[in-house]
Amino acid sequence: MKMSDRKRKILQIVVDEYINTAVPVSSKSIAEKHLTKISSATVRNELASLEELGYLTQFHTSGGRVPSPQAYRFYIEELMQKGDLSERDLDYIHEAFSHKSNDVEHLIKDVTKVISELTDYTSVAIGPHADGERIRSISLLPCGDGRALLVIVTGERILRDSFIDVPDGMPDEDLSNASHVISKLFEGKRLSEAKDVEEQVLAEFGQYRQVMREVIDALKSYTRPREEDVVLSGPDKIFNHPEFEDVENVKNFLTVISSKDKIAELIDSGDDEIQINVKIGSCDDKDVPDDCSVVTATYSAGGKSLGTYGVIGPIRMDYTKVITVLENVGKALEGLVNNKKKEKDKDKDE
Amino acid sequence: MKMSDRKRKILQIVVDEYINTAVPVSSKSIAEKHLTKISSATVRNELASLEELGYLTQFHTSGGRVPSPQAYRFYIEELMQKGDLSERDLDYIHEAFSHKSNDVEHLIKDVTKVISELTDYTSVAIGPHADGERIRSISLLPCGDGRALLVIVTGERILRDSFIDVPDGMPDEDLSNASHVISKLFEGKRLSEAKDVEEQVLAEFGQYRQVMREVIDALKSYTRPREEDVVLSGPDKIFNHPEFEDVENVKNFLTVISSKDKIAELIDSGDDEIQINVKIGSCDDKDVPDDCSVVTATYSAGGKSLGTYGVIGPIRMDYTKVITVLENVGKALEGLVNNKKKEKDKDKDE
DNA sequence: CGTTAGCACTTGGGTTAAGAGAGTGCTAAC
DNA sequence: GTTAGCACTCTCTTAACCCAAGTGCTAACG
Repeated sequence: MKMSDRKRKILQIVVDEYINTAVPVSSKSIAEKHLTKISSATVRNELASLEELGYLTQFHTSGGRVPSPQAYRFYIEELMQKGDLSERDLDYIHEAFSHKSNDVEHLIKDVTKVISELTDYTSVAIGPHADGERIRSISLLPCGDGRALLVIVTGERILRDSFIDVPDGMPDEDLSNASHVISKLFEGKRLSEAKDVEEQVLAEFGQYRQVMREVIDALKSYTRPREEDVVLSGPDKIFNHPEFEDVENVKNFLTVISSKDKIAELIDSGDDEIQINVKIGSCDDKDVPDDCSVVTATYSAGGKSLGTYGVIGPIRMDYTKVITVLENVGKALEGLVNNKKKEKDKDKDE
Repeated sequence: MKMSDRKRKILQIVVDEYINTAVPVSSKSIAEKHLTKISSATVRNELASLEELGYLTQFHTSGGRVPSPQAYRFYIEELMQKGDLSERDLDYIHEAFSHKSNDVEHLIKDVTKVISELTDYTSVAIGPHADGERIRSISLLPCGDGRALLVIVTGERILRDSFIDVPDGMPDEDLSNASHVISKLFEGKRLSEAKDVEEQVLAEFGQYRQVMREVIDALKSYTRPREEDVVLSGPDKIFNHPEFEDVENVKNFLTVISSKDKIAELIDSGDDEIQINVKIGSCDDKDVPDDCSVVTATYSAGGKSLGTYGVIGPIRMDYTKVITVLENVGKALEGLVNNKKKEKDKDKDE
């Protein structure tokens, strides 16, 4: 069934109004504040019809109407009027990203902080899988006590494993040799390709096979997302929203938020095609806390994934603001990466 | 004024009972359940007297009595009857510490997890300052793009800085040389001694003075506590305690807990002499959230500090259990460190 | 003089009733 | 199709009330 323009308009008003005030919207307020041409009775008829269509619900017979998850979805897809960010907000984003950030870990933290501050919701993020990054540098550093440290640097970050045990008798020179051989073998390769040379490596190191086994296991472990890559910012922002005056809601929220594993599940989009992903309430995804929504954006620049960032907050979320912020942050991030690339290219030209 | 034995006994009963039930304690329940020899009227007289002494307060005239912070303090110092941990709890501790943990960072996380699970309160910790640790290995790894990575390994952990910029023209061999010189200069020294050789280093590296400046700055930065060393475990445990059915309390709690800086202030004991430190309510320390207590223990073994660990929870905390757990964890930790040391010594003998 | 029984007093919590306010659904008229 | 009018429903607030719990005080007891 095609919805009439007036129905669309009224639905938009209800959603806008409820997002702003957190108070159920009445036919009277709509007729008085927004649609002065028609009477509240007419609005009432439309509201009843919208309710029948599944877009609105009432808590009580006489309590005004509230948008359903379906309404929010429709609102996001068709009704929402995207505005631009204020000058202040834009400045804030650019200032936050202007520093010379060295590695992704710091960048992710900064990005979530920005998102959380600008939207006033709790922000969550999961960094890009290191999987496809190329190894710039890989070394085994002797540390005494029969231990060596494996350090791997890719273009974007520093990966570091726990210590690796080396055999008691292995002299530092052998370790150093091993380190050089590893360098030769792996540098320039992607992390995901580590397993391809596994056989070759194990063959070359007959004597210190055990050490190599550990190195390869470490390399493999980086293809899984790591706990360190899950970031949370501004968990206390929820108290700025009235739905969290109910302890039960706070509890659900905090229980999910306090486990990095659960956060990771939450924002693991599962569908790589869409750039912005909205999960409304636990009906969209059982991992989402009751009465909460999760909006995420997956960024990439120059063909490389930059991770997934988003906010978690009440279903009655200011989707317009959130999506606008996420889009602008994405642009700024893209700009940042492209600039870096340009610098790099310039360096090469010289 | 010396308190009579009976007053002490009654105070102990009140505190025990209130900690267990979270319900204000009445004279009748004391006379019936614990002191069947005397009447509730007598107990009432004693309670009134204890109230006058500042140990008890009443919310309402007819609501039973509740211990004051002063009462908890007295309880901890004189009344509390330390018990042993159950076999199960002891097993849990030893099992958690039995794995071969490589560096302090993992250890700290494990310890807070154990404390939080056994006490049922949120656990916080701050790792030892790296300050006094000796440098085992220090290297500059070239990573391309005019960057090098400074990696420092001490006996207990891996310290890693952001990338360090190297001049455009500096060839990898020079960097490698620089790395060797740095090794010679710093290995075996304490981090805190880095500044002592500052002049010497800068003199030796006339050409690459800038790089050295960055290295030394990095070394100096490790003498400050780092955000990574502040650990939180089980923040959602608070919901297991009835005082946090009030959103306001949850809010105060979460606001403090969500900032690593604030946590660090909270458990920074300030007084190194005492091993176990109890801060009851915001009257003891303005950083403590309202109606909360913080109990911390500073561990050390073999002359080395192992950091400060503790719990944060309602004032009505099970201090006996908490302190028992903290003591036992301390012992287990000490055992762990000593075993490692023995192993090391054994290795040397061979 | 400490202890105790008895009793009046205070207070919070729970229940009930009434009334106001807000909003709707429906009907009949335009 | 729109609208005015009105009865109906439901929540929220207030007030009155009683009950249960616990205390403080007094007077009597050993």
